Amino acid sequence: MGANAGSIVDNAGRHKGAKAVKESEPHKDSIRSQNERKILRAAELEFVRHGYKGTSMQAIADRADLPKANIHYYFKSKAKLYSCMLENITELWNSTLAEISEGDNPAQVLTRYIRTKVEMSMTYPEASKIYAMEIIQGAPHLHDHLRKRTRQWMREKVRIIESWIVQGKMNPVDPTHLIFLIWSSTQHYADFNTQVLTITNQLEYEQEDIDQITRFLCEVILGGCGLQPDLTVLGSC
Amino acid sequence: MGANAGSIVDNAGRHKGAKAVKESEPHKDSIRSQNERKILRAAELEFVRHGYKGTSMQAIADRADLPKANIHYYFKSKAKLYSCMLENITELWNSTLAEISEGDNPAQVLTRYIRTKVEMSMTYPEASKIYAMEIIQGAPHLHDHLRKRTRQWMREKVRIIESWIVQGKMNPVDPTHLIFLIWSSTQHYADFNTQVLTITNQLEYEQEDIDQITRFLCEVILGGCGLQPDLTVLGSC
DNA sequence: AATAAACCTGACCAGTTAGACAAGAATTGC
DNA sequence: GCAATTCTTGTCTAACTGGTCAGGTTTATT
Repeated sequence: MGANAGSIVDNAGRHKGAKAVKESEPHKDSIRSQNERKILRAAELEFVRHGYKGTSMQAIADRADLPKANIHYYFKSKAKLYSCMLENITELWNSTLAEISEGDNPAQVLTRYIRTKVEMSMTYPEASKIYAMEIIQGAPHLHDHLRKRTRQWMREKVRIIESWIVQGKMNPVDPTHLIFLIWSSTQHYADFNTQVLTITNQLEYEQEDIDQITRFLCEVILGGCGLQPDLTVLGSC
Repeated sequence: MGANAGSIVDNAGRHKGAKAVKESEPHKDSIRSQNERKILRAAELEFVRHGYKGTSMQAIADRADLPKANIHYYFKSKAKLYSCMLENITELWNSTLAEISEGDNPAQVLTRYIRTKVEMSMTYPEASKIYAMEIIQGAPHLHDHLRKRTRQWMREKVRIIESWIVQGKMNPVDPTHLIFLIWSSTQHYADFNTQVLTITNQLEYEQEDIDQITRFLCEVILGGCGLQPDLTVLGSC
């Protein structure tokens, strides 16, 4: 991923020699970006339900309410469309992590992190699901990302959590697996929403559920680290 | 699912009018059951990596080292083969839960349950992955199973955990979400094994990892419930 | 108004794949 | 040994789908 992630979407299907749109001002309501957003959203919904191969360009076109050839006009190929969609999602997904430092209060940071992840998982589950399917299938498109960015990110966070432990701010639990635990337990409510909703006999999540689950996870996970959830963060739910 | 789950596999491709095999003795080494097992295993590995539509019968045939027409002989269609495989996996997956009762010791039961799930997830991740993909895609084949069996199973377990809480054996945490937490955190090591291994820079899990992760999850989750992991169960790792 | 760029779209093509089928080979039961 | 049954397999087909393309319309620019 280069310095300008937006460029992946912009100019995707432009004719050779065409003047490039000013990249500094992505023109959020231009025909191009409007249609691209419509297509990407349609693609998410289709890919999530039927997988890569199981989704036809025609199905995406139908859902986006555009003729199929039009999809190919904006995104050269199915593979490109998929990559682009995945890139968007990965970016969104990685943006959930706040900057943290050794001086921070673990309870507050972890409470806020869990809350954010639960909120995102429950309000916009498609992102988590597509990411999950990609990893389950062996991460063919994300191997590099995992090896470089994600591993690096993990190293930083682990270092800081270790410093919290050394400072006696929390129990000595394995930081890597603590993060895995937060990821898995929060994303579960996105990836397995069908199962959760069916078992609890609900049609969809409500704000109340988000609050309750956040509180539950904070209690148990922080409790397991010898911490008390930060009530000021939880209270704002 | 009827009284005899094995019947789904047996007699799958038998010609009409053919005498059925004695169901009481499935003839584990007959040509039929031998080939069926080979095909089902090949199907798992292919379906996990490429999804339902992305997997061709030819690919399954190649992996099973049989001609394609042979796959159709044993399993009438791709859809039947997939259903059959899913059925097997669901059964295996549901068998992990021990019978529990109100008189049991929560620490011991939960420790053992976590250990079993971690072990299965790490030694045979395909089952968890296929189940996960099915749920992520909206559980088209498992909706009934979830609505009836899984929900019922959950009700029973919740009742027992609630009784433990009333007896003061553990902290008052929401039993439903406690079970979701155990499912998500343990299955994570199967479904996301690519991510976990890449981040931790390993090629595959070792026995040591299984032990360490089991210990970690028991500590945090049981700790969050106000319990101490059962060392006699953990010790046997 | 005129020119160019961007956008739209129906029709078409080539590759892939699930499944059918028929004819033959091996096995079993008597 | 001889049926009956089970198993094997090469070949064919109908359906689907990703992608191309030529010719059209609309929009922006000067």
